[in-house]
Amino acid sequence: MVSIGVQGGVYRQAACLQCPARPRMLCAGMTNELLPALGSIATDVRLDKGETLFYEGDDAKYVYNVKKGYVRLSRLGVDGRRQVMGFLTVGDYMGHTGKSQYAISAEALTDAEVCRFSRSDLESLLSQYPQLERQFHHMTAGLLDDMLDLLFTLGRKNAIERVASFLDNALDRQIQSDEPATQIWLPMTRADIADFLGLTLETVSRAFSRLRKEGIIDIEHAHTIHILQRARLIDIASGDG
Amino acid sequence: MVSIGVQGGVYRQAACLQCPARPRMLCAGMTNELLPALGSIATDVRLDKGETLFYEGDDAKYVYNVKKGYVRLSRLGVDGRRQVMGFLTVGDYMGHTGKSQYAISAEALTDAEVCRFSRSDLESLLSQYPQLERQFHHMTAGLLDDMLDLLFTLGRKNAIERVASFLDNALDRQIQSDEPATQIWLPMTRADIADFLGLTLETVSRAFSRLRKEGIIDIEHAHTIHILQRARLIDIASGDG
DNA sequence: CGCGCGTTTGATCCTCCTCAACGCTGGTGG
DNA sequence: CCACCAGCGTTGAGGAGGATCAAACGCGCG
Repeated sequence: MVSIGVQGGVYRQAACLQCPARPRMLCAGMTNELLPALGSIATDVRLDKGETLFYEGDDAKYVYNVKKGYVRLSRLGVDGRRQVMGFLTVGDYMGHTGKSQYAISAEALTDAEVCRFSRSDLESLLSQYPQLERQFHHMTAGLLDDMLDLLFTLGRKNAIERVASFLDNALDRQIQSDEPATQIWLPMTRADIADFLGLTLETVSRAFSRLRKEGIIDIEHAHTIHILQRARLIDIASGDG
Repeated sequence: MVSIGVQGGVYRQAACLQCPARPRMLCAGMTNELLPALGSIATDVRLDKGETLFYEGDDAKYVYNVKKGYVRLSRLGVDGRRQVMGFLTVGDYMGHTGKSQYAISAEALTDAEVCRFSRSDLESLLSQYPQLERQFHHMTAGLLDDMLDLLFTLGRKNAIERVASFLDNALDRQIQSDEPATQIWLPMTRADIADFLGLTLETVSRAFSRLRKEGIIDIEHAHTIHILQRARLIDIASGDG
């Protein structure tokens, strides 16, 4: 059963000390004093696959950190066109905006757990703990850097380069979290990837096939990819292919 | 004569109290106490048209606020492909990144004046004045929102929609600064616009011509555009055209 | 005046989109 | 337990939108 919106999910008081994602969260590096303060305003929310955490246009009351699973951020155009803004996983953060409504929607790609902070609660903490605003700001700046990369990809790369960039990026994040590996798991569909890269799902599928035929990747299942020749993948991604 | 790099330009101590751009700057809303502190670490830099303020890859030592004129932010790919990330003007802010090197280059489109803050100087102020980090963070979040709009445009709009979006946006910013108007001045070339919108200069030029033929805009000179039918422009920009 | 840069317009080409068919897989119900 | 079905992925054929190549024009400037 899938519940809809912020009303959905299972709630419980956050247990920060046991949080496996802490080193990469909003609460990263927080002192013994600040951590409980943060914990007291945090709520764990559990999401079923397919469940929407918030919709574009909703009042932006909360910010979130992903603790487990995958979340997709996207925006919908009037005629149904969709642009996926990112795929989030452990440690990633979302919901922040300069406006009072969310500019994007967030939906769980897999069963997921997120840590929810009310923005008004957070505000009051910010004035007490400048360090927190620091961390907050730092994460926002990191997001901005990521968006610049994506902007270049969407504006100036062709289909095969976009897909190669996507795979290389996915591998990077995999490596950062787990031990170095050549295998990536993609919880999203080809349509999701297409809407992320500004392509159609057919074009994405063809790009995967082409990379496979050229021996650069191996497609174990549609969602499990092995990178066989990372150097060539990077070359293609950067336009040297 | 055009000087190159951060070495270029004419320097002088910032005169914050007389700064015409203050309401929209990093120093917006700063108290009487904080403003002099900020002023003491600020330097005015004057730029000739075409002069580069910083290059992608340079150590990110400063952040900047534009006080006058126009600045173009862009990134260059290995084979010369260029993606323009934005066109900045009075009050806009740049140079901020989560990394230690700039992710983009900044070049003056017109003669310009910017207000320069050393990041290390800023850091020390931040710990004294949390309000400053606040404002800083707020501007970064605003940038992020803008990037999401651009991402949708690059990922999911066709040529005419992109150009219409661009013009509508330019008009919006014009209106926000001056009195409501229907005329926009575009200091950048068609190639700049193309590299911003992920198109070629020819396609941009054709889109302008088509909008003119349909009576939606009037092209006084290549860089002076009149918006004759804003409603239709917005419709086209959002895909209802 | 002539030159160079930026813009416009035209002709052709090619990448990616669209439409369509088919296969695979996992879930559901008979 | 198996048949069926829906959703997702792959592959193919054809077409459209934008890129590329090319030429001419206008304008500012030396």
